[in-house]
Amino acid sequence: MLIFKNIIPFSLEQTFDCGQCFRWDVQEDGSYIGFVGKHIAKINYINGDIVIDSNCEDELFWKSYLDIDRDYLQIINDLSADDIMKNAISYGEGIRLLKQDPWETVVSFIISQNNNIPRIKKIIGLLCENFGDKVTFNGETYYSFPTPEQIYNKDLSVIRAGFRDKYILSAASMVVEGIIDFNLVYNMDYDTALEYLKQIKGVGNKVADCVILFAFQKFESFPKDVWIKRTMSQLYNVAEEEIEIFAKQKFKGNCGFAQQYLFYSARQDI
DNA sequence: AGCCAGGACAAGT
DNA sequence: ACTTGTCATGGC
Repeated sequence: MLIFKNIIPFSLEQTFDCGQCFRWDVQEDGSYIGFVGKHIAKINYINGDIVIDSNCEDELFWKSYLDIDRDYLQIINDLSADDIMKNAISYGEGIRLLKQDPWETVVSFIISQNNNIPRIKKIIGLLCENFGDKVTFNGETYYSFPTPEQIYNKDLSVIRAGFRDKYILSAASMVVEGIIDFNLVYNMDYDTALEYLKQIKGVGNKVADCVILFAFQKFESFPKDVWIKRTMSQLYNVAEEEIEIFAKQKFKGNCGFAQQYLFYSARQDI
């Protein structure tokens, strides 16, 4: 059992259900169970303390994944200079940007294209059940996210991903064959990382931006999906082509955080 | 029933 | 370099 004490602001729901990840499921007691690589955990948040029951007791691993050491009060304070953003943040001030696994993030956001969040979760669940490892945790059975090797040259029709199958398989083969090495991306600047990731079939600007933000923590990324395009138009009266420049100018190094607050608040009325 | 979904790609201007 | 049709599937 790991405990991170007095982590504020923080919200399990806002962090795990804000659309950055798809493998955490809420339990009846309000805790969340999910996978990170081969590590499964049940995470609770009680009186400001994050409590982790996991098959991985590596404190640094979870601290890194949950972005524990970052000063979110400072980020929120900086972004709140803008009243519109301040209001958006009020819906999801407990969001943390998870440091996710690059491979899982690439595949997850390939699946996300032209798709809705409930079905994205369903497809990823099928992917794990059919190709991942079976893991027993607290007497229950779960399935880890498959490695590139585990889906290499496989028939993916069971996961019902439609036209995305070929993209996922292409990504797997590029990783297995060493054409793509995610470890190199950590040290790339944003532009280089963007072009590098877009070598993968099915990865365009938006998916690459999500991977750059959610796996590689390059916070100048500002993924532009249909929700962001809508809300930027409504809240800031900014046209689609101007979002990039506008965001960089207004949110500076905190673009990624700003994007998540906007995305989360925009989706609250559905 | 029909529109839409955390888009990308390729063919056509 | 920009615009448009197409791609599977199913949630709502």
